[in-house]
Amino acid sequence: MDLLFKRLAWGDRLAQEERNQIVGSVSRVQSFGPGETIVPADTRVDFSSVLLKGLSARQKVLKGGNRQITAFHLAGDFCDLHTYVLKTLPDSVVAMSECEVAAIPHAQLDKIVRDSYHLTRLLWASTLIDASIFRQWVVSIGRRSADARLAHLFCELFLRIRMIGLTKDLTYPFPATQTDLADALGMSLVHTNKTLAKLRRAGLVTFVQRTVTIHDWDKLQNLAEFNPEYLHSEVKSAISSQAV
Amino acid sequence: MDLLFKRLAWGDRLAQEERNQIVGSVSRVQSFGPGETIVPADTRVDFSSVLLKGLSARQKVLKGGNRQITAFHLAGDFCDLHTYVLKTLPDSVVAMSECEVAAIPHAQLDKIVRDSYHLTRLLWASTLIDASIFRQWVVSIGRRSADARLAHLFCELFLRIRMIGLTKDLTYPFPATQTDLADALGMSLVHTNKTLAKLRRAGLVTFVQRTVTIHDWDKLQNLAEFNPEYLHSEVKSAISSQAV
DNA sequence: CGGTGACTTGACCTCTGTCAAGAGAAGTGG
DNA sequence: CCACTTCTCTTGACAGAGGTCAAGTCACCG
Repeated sequence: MDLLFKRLAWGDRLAQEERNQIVGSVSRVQSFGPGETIVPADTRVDFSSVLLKGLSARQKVLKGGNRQITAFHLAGDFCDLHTYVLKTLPDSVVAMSECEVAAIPHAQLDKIVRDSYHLTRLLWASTLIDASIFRQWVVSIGRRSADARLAHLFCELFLRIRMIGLTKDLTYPFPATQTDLADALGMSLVHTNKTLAKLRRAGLVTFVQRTVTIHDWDKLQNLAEFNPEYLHSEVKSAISSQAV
Repeated sequence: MDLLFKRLAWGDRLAQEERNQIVGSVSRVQSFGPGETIVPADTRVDFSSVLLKGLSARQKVLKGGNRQITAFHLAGDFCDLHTYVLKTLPDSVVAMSECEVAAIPHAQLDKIVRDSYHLTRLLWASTLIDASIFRQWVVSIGRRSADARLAHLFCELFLRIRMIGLTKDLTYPFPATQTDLADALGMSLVHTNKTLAKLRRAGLVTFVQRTVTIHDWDKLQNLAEFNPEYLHSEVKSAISSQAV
């Protein structure tokens, strides 16, 4: 739950009272294995899910069987806060790794929103940051080359995972397969694999055994034209100092 | 302003009082010509803009000069409501056509949010619907073929423009160039042009003189695998009846 | 009437997708 | 403990969708 607070607080501090209010709202905690659906598409739900542990993704499958992942959720992220407002979500949330998920009933969220201007703003902000990431993905998929696309995602994940304190130097866990990666980047598995090999040979980054290691942050960032602004994390300072 | 209400209300009715509160918040109305920047990127602003008339787009330009449009804003849409919460936006908003834009100071929005639970929810919802559209674009750009991508966008625009009452049968104004279209779809101008010709020859849709005419809604929707769910418009009923 | 911006079209090329096959690693059941 | 399946990753060969270049046509406008 601390991770949720870390993400939500977003620079700010959360009062103990506010934390309690959120913790008290959780109706249950559930586990999901890799591949299991956490929130099905097009189904009315009356609670929203917070990922406490693991990696999940939002995805959409087309008729031809093509899959597109539209977002990755890290520990501390709301998977589907928007269902609180919109009631259904048109894509489904699936677990990539072993996941632990807390459910917060919409009725509870409603109470929070009615009571606390501050928390409302923070919740709203978290959905807006998500949206900002979506737009960045549109840019990546629409206009970046395969290498830059991969590089960009690795940069983004590094910062997001660092925010929740799960990086170790320039290494971080990313429990997804190359197939997942391909489906997130709008590329084929084969080409993803070859591009990965290229980045590895170039000494920029490696992704093996569900772990990403960045070997040259500056080059990677440069290739990706990565500008962390869109993540709206106040913690974005001093990346390269840590990177060196 | 009525268009804003139509979009915001979203099924619901807005009380006269609520309308007044919004109208009273507008600090000024400004005009922009095609190509002019309405909201610059990475700049702190203290007001949000509502498009009253015209078409605008949110875009990002990469170093190589490649441009990616991440969203189209129609009359009645907030262009940058998220700056109210996040303060800056990492991409810029530019006018595609002659545009009229109302500015609402963040201080006023703040007042609205503090006072009205109902309006807060509606404002929040509007940003979430935007996000839903972004995700759909990710899917389109990532996994749909060129024809399906174009078809999908034309379907989306048809519904969105119909919501604000600017369609006439299956025809609607879309004051953008093929270059804009290409940059929104993550395709090259040339290929967009050829794909457009293909759809025209197939009798699905034409886009000439800034006007889109759908000739065969069912085929178009089918090609696009278009499911209007993601627009979260309660007005989505009975499309094909009008389409026939 | 020259100039500019939008749209077309053809030729050519390359990035990326598809198909296929194989190598490890890991788990399963006899 | 060892076949056997399954999943993931890897590589090569080939094909095709879509990008790039180039040139030409309109329409509009000062």
